[in-house]
Amino acid sequence: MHLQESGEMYLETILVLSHKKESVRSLDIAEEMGFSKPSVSRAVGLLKSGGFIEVDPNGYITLTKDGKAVAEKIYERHNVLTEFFRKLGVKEKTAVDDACKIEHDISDESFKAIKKFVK
Amino acid sequence: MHLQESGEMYLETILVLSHKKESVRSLDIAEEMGFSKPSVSRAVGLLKSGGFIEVDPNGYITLTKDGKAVAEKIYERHNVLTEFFRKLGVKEKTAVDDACKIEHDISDESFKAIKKFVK
DNA sequence: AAATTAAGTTAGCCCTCGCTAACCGATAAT
DNA sequence: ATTATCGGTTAGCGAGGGCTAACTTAATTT
Repeated sequence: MHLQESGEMYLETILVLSHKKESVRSLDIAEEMGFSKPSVSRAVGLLKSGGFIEVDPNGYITLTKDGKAVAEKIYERHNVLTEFFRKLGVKEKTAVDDACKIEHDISDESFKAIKKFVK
Repeated sequence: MHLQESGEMYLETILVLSHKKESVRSLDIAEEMGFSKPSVSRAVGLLKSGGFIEVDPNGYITLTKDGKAVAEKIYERHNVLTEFFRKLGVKEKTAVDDACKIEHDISDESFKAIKKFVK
């Protein structure tokens, strides 16, 4: 099942939140991303039926193996790309914003090349 | 008036086609981009009412000053980003494809930094 | 003159992914 | 025992931007 940029952002956010909090619910995601509850509710439903997350009866959300793989991939891209822009002298906020945009678009091949360059 | 990625792609395509042919019609755009005639027809209508292109009574399309500015900006990004990926050792097709994706997303600041790096 | 082809438009569908309004059910507070 | 509040869902809208089918109109063929 192929994920849209939107789905990737949700998974990445869940990963980041799970580092900051012991539990992650839909509402946490909504706050973090600045989206409405219904938007998150639908996205969570889709990610769940896609097998990327699990939602327990209390509404606590965890990443499945698949979901975690996607989230970690995007998160790594986010960090490496941000570092890349920093290295080029781009100011912090722009570096993060741009990393966040292109982290979903770039091919594995180009990403690896940038990663190599950063190191 | 703010343009979506889609609008930018149309303008860039019109610029590229105008380098290859003496005249550009909707159908040329449709062939070049692999879109249907109605899709192009609508896009052309929007770009026209946005003041980015002009369409003469024979259906020949030209970029306005505004449209040309956008097209040339994106086209430059396309070339610089492609060159950037090439320099990192990415294979030609991937370089072009990735350039094409991120040319619309990246900030001016980051683009300038990459451009400087490429030179 | 009649028929075909070419270019463009109209109508209307589909998917993605935001949104608000309104509702439900389970705690929590008075 | 009511009433709030919290978390989540349902229903339905809107914008963006693809698509097909079918039509118009003008230019070519035959």
